[in-house]
Amino acid sequence: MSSVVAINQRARSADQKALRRHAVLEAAETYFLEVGYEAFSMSKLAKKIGLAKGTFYLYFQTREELFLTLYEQSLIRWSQVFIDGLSDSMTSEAYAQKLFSSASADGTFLPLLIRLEHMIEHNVAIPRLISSKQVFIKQVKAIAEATSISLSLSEAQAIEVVKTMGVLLIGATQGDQGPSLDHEELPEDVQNLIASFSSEPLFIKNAVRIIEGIRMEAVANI
Amino acid sequence: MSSVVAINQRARSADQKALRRHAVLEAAETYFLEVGYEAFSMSKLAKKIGLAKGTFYLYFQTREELFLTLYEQSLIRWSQVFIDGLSDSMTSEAYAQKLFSSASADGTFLPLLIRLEHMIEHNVAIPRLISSKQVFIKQVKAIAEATSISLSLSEAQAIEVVKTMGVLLIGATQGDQGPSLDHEELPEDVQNLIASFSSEPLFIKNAVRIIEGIRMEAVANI
DNA sequence: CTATATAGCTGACCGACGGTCATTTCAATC
DNA sequence: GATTGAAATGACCGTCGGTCAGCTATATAG
Repeated sequence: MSSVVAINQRARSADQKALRRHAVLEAAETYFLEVGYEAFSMSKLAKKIGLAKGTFYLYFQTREELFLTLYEQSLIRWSQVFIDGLSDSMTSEAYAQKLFSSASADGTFLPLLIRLEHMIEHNVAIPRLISSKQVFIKQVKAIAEATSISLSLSEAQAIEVVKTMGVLLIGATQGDQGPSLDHEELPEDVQNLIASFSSEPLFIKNAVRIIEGIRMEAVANI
Repeated sequence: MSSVVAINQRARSADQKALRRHAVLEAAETYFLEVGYEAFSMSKLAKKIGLAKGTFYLYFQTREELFLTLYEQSLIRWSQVFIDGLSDSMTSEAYAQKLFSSASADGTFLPLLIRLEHMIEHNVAIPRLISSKQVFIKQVKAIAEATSISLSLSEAQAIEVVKTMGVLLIGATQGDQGPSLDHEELPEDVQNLIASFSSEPLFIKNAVRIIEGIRMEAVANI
C-alpha cells in the first residue's frame, strides 16, 4: 500500500501525484457518466471525492482541460476496442456497424467528441491543445492501419475513410444528444422526423456510401 | 411612426409586442455575431439595448429559447438563399458547393445548428420545441423540392439527400468552431492535420460521394 | 380632465457557477 | 525535535441565468 495516496495524505513524489491525478480522472469520469456534461460541476465533484475544489486546480488548469483529458482517454480506449473488433476482409457495412456500436458503447467518448471543438478546446492552454491533437493523429494512424487491412484499401484511402468516419459520426449522433422526448406526446410528423434521424442507420448507410465512393475514386483513377 | 415602440414606451397591443420581440431578436443577433455563443450574456445584451434583463424574460422563457428562435430565423433565411441559388440540372458538386457557401455566409446559422441538439434544445419548453421541429420539417420539404429538380432525383431521394447534407454539414464544419490557432506556432504535423480537416473540401467531397451513392442505389433497385 | 385599473417594465436579489490565493498543515530533511 | 517547502484548503470573488414584488405608463371610465 506504500504507493497509494490516501485521501487525506499529500502527494509529494511524482509517482504519488500521477496516482492522485489518475484518481481524480477516474472519479470525474464516473461523475460525468452520472450527470452528463452540462450538469457537471467542479464544486460537486470536489464534494464527491472529498477533496477541496482548489486541489483540482493543482492538477488541471481549467474544467475544460479536465474534459479534454477525459476525451483523450476515451479516444484511446475506444480506438483499441474498435481495432480489436476488426477482422480481415470486412464489408463496409460490417465495418461501419462495428465502428458505430463500439463508439456508442463508450458513454464518455461521443458526448465529449461532439463538444470538443466548440466548447472544450476553448479554455485550454495552447500547448495542451497541441499535445491533444498529436494524440489524435496517432490514433487516426493506428485506426487507419487496421482499416487498410479490413477494407482492403490503400493507406491513403484508409486515412481518408477514418477521418471521414469521424466527421460522419459527429453529425449522425447529433440527434441522440437532444433532450429525451420518450415520455412526451408528440405529433405524428415530429415523431416521424425523429425516427428518420435515428443515428445508427443514419451513420451506417452514409458510411457505406462514403467508403464505396472512396473505393470507386481509386478505380476511376487507374 | 405610430406603430414603432420607442425604447421607453410600453408595448401594449399585440402588434407592438411583436415589434418589440422582433427588435429584441435583431439586437440579440447583432450581439451574437459580435461575441459568439459562449460569451453571449443576457445581462450584457440588456445593457446594449437599454432594456431591463427582466423584460427579455417576458418575451422568451429562457436564454436557450432566444437562441432557438434565432436558429429558426436563420434556418428560414438560409433555406431561401440556398433554394434561390439552385438551378436546373446541377452537378452534385455544384450543388454541394452552393449549399456550403450559402450556409457559411450566414454567421448565425452554423454556430447555432451545431449547438442545437446538445445545448439549445435543453432548457426549452416542449411545445416550443415541437413547433421548432415543425418549422424544420417544412424547410426540409421546401429544400427537397428544389433539390429534386436540381439534381434530377425522385422526391424520396431528394429528402434523403437534404437530411444527409445536414448531418454532413454539422460534422464537416466542426473544425471551424475550434479556437483560432492562426497566430500560434504549431508543429508541422498539427498544421497538416488542421489543413486536412478544412471544412469546405471535406464537405464537398463527401457530399458528392453521398449524392452519387444515393443515385446509384436507385439504379441498382430497378 | 381626473381617477382608477391594468399590465408592461424594472432592477435588486437569489443560488450556483468556475476559478483564485492567503493561509494552514503535513511530511521529508537536517 | 526543529525547520522548511510544497500540497491542500475553503472562504472569497465576479459573473452568470433567472425571479418577482413593486413601480409606473397607458387605456379606460366617470
